[in-house]
Amino acid sequence: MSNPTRRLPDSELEVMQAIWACQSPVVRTEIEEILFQTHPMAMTTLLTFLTRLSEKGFIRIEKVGRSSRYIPLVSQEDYLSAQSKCFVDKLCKGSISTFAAALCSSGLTKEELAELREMLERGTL
Amino acid sequence: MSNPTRRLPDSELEVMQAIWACQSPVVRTEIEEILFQTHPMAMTTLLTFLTRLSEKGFIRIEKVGRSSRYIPLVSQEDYLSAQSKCFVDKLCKGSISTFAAALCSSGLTKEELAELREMLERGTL
DNA sequence: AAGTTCACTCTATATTTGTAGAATATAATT
DNA sequence: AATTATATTCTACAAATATAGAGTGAACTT
Repeated sequence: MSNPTRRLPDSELEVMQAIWACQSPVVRTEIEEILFQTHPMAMTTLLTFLTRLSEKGFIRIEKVGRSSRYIPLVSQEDYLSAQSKCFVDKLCKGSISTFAAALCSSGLTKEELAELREMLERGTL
Repeated sequence: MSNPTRRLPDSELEVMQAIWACQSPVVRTEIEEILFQTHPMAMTTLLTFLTRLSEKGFIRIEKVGRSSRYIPLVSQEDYLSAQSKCFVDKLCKGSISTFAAALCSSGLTKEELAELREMLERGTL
């Protein structure tokens, strides 16, 4: 249960991304500052998301006195790898050619696609 | 409103994929047969999803007497392209290197990654 | 024409997601 | 010690999602 494959809802993912962007452990205020840029929300809303993330096994909440520290239990790398696989499997029905075609007409620039190709080359050597 | 970027919930996507797998227009029974393999559901459940898909502008429902024909308004290609872009933008924060790294450790085989590279090459020429 | 079947629409419910105020507990201040 | 500030947890609620039974109307049978 709650393997990294599980897709997080948009808002929880944004919170998770803010956590990943920081040094672990993180305190609420740090997360708040990061989210303020892109997705401001009431403090209690953020705390709700943090609770849900911990229920789903994505983070651990460590309390220190009145305050809490938030520690990721799923790395961004693991999450993105799982989601990539899931994208190919579920959306593209496992078809690499379908996936490639989607990427080619996705609106990514030629440069970005070239970069992707090169990095795939390096990564698979 | 309801551009192809909008991500469909899992079940609606499965129905949409069944529709894409057929010649348009499709009748309910065809969709039912396809879904029976992977995700059996009550007939009324399927009909609910079809209604929701039409409300979201993904299909058009054309009635012929007692029965209906379902016509896709969003192509699989357009949907997948939009979702691919969305994946890179939202999940990878627009970073191609993050995306490439995710793919490399996604569990796709070396062969699949090589195939992807090659198809990207052809597709971008 | 009455009964049965078929296909769809309406209604309904549990769960998940997005959001945040109320309540509570603890720490700091006066 | 009483007051105030602070951080978290509880409670709440609307919207979306997954699911399907009840109701309705048209077509087919007999």
